Amino acid sequence: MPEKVSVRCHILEAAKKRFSHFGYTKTTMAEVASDCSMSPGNLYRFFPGKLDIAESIATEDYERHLDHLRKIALAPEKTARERLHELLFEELRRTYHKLEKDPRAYEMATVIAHERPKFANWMLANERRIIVELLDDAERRGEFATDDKETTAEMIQSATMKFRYPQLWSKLTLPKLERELEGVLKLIAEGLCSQRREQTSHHEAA
Amino acid sequence: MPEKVSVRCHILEAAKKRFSHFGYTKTTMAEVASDCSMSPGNLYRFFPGKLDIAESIATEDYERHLDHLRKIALAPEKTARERLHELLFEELRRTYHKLEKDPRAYEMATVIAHERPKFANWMLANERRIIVELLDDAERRGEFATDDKETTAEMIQSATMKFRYPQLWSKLTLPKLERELEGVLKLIAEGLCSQRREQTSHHEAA
DNA sequence: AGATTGAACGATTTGTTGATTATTCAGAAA
DNA sequence: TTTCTGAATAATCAACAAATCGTTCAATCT
Repeated sequence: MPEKVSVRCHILEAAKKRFSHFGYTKTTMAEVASDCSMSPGNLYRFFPGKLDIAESIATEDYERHLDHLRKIALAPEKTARERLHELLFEELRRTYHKLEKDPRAYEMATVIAHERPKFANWMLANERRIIVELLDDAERRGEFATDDKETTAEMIQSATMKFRYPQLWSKLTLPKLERELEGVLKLIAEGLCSQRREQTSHHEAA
Repeated sequence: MPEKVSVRCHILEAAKKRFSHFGYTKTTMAEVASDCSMSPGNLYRFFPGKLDIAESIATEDYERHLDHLRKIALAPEKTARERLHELLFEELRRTYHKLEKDPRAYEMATVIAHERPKFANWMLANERRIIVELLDDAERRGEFATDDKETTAEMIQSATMKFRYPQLWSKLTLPKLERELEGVLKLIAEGLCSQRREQTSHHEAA
């Protein structure tokens, strides 16, 4: 039945409209069903529940974002450090703007984060994979030197946790957050130990 | 009137007992007053309100902890890196155990953090001062090389935010958190850039 | 005078009720 | 048969009432 996939999409579209206009909690399954000219009960043949509809919408949106991140991480003409910089900044800016400008997105994000803790882990794992690729490439170019890339990527994520859910943590403004991320990134890249310190303004492309 | 200070202490002690037995929200000003054999109204000659009593208790407790941290940060026979390590680990362990084992402490922490956002900032600033001292000392020894120590300290705090309020962020166990903090610390200390990498394994925490 | 009280006030919390809503499933429609 | 429906169910939410509690202050005590 190739119909199923298109019906699924139809439901997703209807729900997306409702969620973004009225919010997740304020839209009822009955409304979504009626938008699709079907009974509430029928929705459950396509999704296990309301939350799963929201999760599907979020997943779809997030995967577009992931593609974007991958492009940034693999931009060939830039240094690894520049790409790591852009990667983390892009992520900060995206979530900041998304959650700042519309309360609907914020509501959906908190609901999913709360009821589906695995979803956040899945996102982290995806981004980690990108960071690992970036580190691999950086090693090939001789820019970074790390033994265990998987672990290093995990630690980069730990250290930048504050910037991944900016408004859950602090009421800092975007410029302040950017300044801090800039500093943390510098710390990560150069380290504290007094080793030969090279000119740290940007490198030439190899 | 030298009585005032002792009465203040008396109130603080009574409140501390109540708070730790029954929790902040479940103890009433009337109860605290009666424990001190005075009327509820009289409490307000010593404290502006209930929250200020809680804040005073927290401050007292925290200042003991600060002294402890200062001792760690200035232990003369250890390297700066070892001391930074111990400093951050001590903080992680303290808050983890405090909030883990008793829900009363957790309640007080969240109430104060929520109603008195400046308090958290004050704590951060205090710890930052210690880190700055540590960095100063490290530079004197030639261990670390940082231009702006105030900013560097701020960035160290940013990067280790996840470990400062462990259970607000994640449901990770203490060992997992310790492993991560270990990794982040290594990242901060050594950096990503491929510079001369010295043997770092001889510094293990004692 | 200054120190203390406790009744009174308003805000917050708690308990209760009724309505909404997600989800199910026996049966109707295809 | 498979696909869908919509009334039934149980859980959650909203609204309102009652009670509780933090805080104030006019009156009382020392």
